[in-house]
Amino acid sequence: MGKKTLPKPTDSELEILQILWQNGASTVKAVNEKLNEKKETGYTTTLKMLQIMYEKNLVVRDENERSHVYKSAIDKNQIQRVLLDKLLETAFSGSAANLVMQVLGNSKPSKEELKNIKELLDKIERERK
Amino acid sequence: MGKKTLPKPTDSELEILQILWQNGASTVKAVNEKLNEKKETGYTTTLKMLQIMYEKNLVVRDENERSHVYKSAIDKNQIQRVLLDKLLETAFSGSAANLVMQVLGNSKPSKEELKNIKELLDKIERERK
DNA sequence: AACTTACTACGAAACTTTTCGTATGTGGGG
DNA sequence: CCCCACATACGAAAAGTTTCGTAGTAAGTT
Repeated sequence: MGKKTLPKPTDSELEILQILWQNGASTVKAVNEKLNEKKETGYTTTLKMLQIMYEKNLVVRDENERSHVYKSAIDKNQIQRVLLDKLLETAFSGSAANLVMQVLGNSKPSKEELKNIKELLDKIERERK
Repeated sequence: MGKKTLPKPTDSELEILQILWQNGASTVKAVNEKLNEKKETGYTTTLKMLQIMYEKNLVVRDENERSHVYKSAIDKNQIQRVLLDKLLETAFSGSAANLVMQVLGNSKPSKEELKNIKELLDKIERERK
């Protein structure tokens, strides 16, 4: 209650959130540099994106220094969940099992990862009873 | 070769593809009605979407009857894969295991589904050797 | 103090996606 | 034959997203 539903971030926003999650609080400059490792992006473009995200409360910022420092305002897991639920709904008709099988089929999970997944499955089964 | 990379469908397009996958070939009217079960949508809006999708080769249509009949031109699995890969990349830093665990954690897979997933895991392990 | 550099803020252009009004065509039923 | 119900086509408005030019401001440098 009173909890605002978090908006699905756009693709660009997500790229930036990704950087913030990975690198922690960052200046515009730092974000822009990271962004440029993947694709050329003007400095003011990055700045603008961060400002927009700030207005949407996707990020918070510290204005104490001359160069503002931004960091993600939302949990990586929360967003993952929002996006995953949406994909599940829109592309998999809600069937989590289908989705899981597609991922496992396409990707090459490591031995370690397989083990973790199995453990989780066991845990779910145990809790089910 | 000569194979066009499939474009990522937009959200609206995906909603419509969903309907076509579920119901098979459909008239605009039928699609529109389904769409309206979820959210109010004008008839011409749906028509336009289908026309756009037709131009993008996301759907094919049979014009023999007065009411054209549309059906998806692409495989559900293909699209699922495109979207999943993208999500994996943009929101999960490529970690399939993380993604899987999120899904399994959030959703309530049935006993049957769990079994299927386990079998798939076993199969992957066996093939790994 | 004037000059340079490194920022932020703002606004608008360029694109993309979504929605819908209007025009137009066609095949019966009266 | 004429109208009406029901389609499609088209174009453009509306809404959302992304990019960037320009202006302004504050902090050091000479």
